[in-house]
Amino acid sequence: MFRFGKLGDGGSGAVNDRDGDAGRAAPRKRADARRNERTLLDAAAAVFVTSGVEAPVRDIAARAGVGVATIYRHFPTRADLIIAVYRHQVESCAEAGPALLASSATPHDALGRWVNLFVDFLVTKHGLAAVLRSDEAGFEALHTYFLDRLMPVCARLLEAAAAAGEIRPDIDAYELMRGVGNLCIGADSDPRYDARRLVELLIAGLRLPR
Amino acid sequence: MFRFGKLGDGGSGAVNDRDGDAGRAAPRKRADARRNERTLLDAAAAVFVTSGVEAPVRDIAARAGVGVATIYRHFPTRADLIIAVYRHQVESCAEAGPALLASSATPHDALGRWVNLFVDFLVTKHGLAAVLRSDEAGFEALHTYFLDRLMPVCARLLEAAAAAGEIRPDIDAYELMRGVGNLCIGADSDPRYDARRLVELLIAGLRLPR
Amino acid sequence: MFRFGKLGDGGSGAVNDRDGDAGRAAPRKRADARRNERTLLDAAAAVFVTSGVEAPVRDIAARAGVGVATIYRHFPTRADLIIAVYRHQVESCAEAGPALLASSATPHDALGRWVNLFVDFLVTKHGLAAVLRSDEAGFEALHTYFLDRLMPVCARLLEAAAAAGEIRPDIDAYELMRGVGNLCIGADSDPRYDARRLVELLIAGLRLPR
Amino acid sequence: MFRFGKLGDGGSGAVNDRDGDAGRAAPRKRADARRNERTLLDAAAAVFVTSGVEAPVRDIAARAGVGVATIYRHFPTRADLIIAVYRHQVESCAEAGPALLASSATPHDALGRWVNLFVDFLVTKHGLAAVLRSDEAGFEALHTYFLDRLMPVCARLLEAAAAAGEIRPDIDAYELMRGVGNLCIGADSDPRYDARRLVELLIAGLRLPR
DNA sequence: GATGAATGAGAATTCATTCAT
DNA sequence: GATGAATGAATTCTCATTCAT
Repeated sequence: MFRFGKLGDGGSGAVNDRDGDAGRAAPRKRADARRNERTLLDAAAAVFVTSGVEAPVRDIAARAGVGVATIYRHFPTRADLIIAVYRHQVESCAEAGPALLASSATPHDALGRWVNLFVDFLVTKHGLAAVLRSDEAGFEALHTYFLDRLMPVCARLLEAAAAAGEIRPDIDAYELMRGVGNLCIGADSDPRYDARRLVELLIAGLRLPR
Repeated sequence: MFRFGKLGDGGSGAVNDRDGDAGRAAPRKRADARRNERTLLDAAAAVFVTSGVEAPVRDIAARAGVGVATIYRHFPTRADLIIAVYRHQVESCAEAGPALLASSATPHDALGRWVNLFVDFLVTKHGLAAVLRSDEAGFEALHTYFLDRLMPVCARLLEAAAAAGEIRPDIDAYELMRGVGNLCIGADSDPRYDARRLVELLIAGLRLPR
Repeated sequence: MFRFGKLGDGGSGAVNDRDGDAGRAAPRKRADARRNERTLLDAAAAVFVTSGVEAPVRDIAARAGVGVATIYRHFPTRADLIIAVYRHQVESCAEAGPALLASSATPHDALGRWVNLFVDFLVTKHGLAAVLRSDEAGFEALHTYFLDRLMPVCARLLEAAAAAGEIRPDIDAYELMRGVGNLCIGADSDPRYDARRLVELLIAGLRLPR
Repeated sequence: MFRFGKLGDGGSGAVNDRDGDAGRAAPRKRADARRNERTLLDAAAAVFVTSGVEAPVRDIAARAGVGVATIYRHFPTRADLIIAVYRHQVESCAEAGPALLASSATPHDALGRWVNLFVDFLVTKHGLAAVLRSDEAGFEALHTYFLDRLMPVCARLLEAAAAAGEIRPDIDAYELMRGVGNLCIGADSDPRYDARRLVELLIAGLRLPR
């Protein structure tokens, strides 16, 4: 089955080489700032795994061996940090959509596979799903990013399946993704709960009664 | 469709008529305390609606017009308060199970209706679903209460449907309820998200391929 | 060795039959009030043993099976309660002074025995010694009572010993009692610490170099 | 008579010159933090004098003109703060032991002088003696520090005196220090009570009857 | 640019004491 | 007289965020 492709960073490790803005030669100082940002992202990823995405800023700074203010400089908002940490995986996920559509037997099948990818991603991110649906101010950026990037992909798959007459047409991508996200909340801390199985049910439920 | 019957307190209002059982047993003095407890429950319900079930104790006290310690006297633990606030509705929900099983066309149908009841309840309780799945110490009592009361009902319906060959037999009541609960998280604050529809999908997904 | 005589209540049990103010026939209601006061004193004594004399008022009320206000009615101040609880033993101690002086070989010997009595009393009263030296407002009554009752007795013994040329004349009763009281603080909770032995040293130290 | 040597800070004033060891080791930035820590220690010392070592954290912060969290940063535990405040004096006291042994006429004499030092220290520290004997959790560090540092010194003096046949051999350093400590409780707030005199008695009482 | 010290608002919880019934 | 419910002050501790160095 599809995995988060080229990266293989199963949810913890190094992330992000920051948009390849190869562009104009960055001023010298950028070198260590860049290194710093990288360190920060790795540290954040690690802390997120153990303490969740709402972990105290201080913990992340400590892990990275930098001062807290450094985090604020690079990522004014917690959402910015979260986005940066997961950007690669989100991108991979987004890119996987069309590929799956092309390679799967049916659109509904592709949809199921793609959603599995999304679930695999979320389930391993302690607290991400929860914050993804939080309405606390300051997370709009996060919502926006995830939605902007993934919703179109999901919508595409839904349309295809609907067009093929495989699924009910009355559900939209936003709602589906929100539902899937919700089903992933707390999935990592409860051995009696298997988010994947429930999501499978949800996708199965989309099927039109043949 | 079934509603929370006689009560009709759609998630905010007065709760708890606490021993309407006129009985002599209760000491007289309770008169004002009784009134106060009631006030407290109403205030809590109201605050829960706007600020979620994790609202500061102080806010609830203020809303009720009492001192904080009064809350602690009546409800030593936040879980106690939450349980008290929602007890009636939980009971109603639990009692509705067997009735639905008897009155519905098929067990799967009964299951769907019952789950709808549960969703109707949760969706209006800002933050309840979230706290229900929280693993923070201090909420065990809450989990226990909900689970003890509702899981058996759900299990009963699942068994019936499975026995009738209507649904897949590989899902248990705990997981289903958790899933449904999760789908309700944040449902009240997002107009684009309809938990009922998604839960419907989930239940539909249980169906065995004819 | 001398004990707290007739009483034999080694620090816990029932205390106080409240000044036998046999006087004029007390109004009827007094009967249960009297009983109540007695219950209260027993309860207080018991709680003092386990939780110290600074135990929460509520605990004492609970133990006595009465409301907190009842305590306040009978004993407006914590000091009043403490005094009432220990009155008998303090009286016994006070009365033992002259008797010891008469029955002992020398005044210094009598002093030692009497101080032992005082120590036996204090050591078993969790926290009494501490509160006895506390300067918190509200304990003056307590200090006053203890001092008024016991200091003269101690002074008498000191004088006799000084007059007999057995001890240094430059220490007064107040200071000695305070010292002894202090040595008793916390004695019951520390197995490595024996207040009696230290007090013995102190008394020994009074001796004039022969 | 011996005093707390070079310091002469009779119980209130400036404490702690914290690494006067110019060394390169300490990072530059500490400049203001250092000043702050010093301010904090001075403030704490002052507040301790008036309100005792159990004074509310907030009061200390206010006195120092800093936020409460600043205290927590520097001294996570109240015990840490107390230790820091008194460290110098404790050290001086500890160091004085051997010196006194060498310079005094007899070991018993040295013991008396050393104990006087200890008393001088304690008597001026409102509440220190009380907390020193408290069994509340959170003060172990404090007990440990004081005991670790001072008990061996006291033990040494006791042994020497015992070896010289000057004193009774049946008292150990822990008990003696505890007793002396107790005698100092509340000594500063009671003009009729002179802890020094009583301690003197205690030490005199150790003497073997010639 | 980086640092990490300082800030101060917030939330929980406990008890002595008063007061309506 | 008795009750025990209500009060509300007091205290601790934690973090996100800012700012002087």
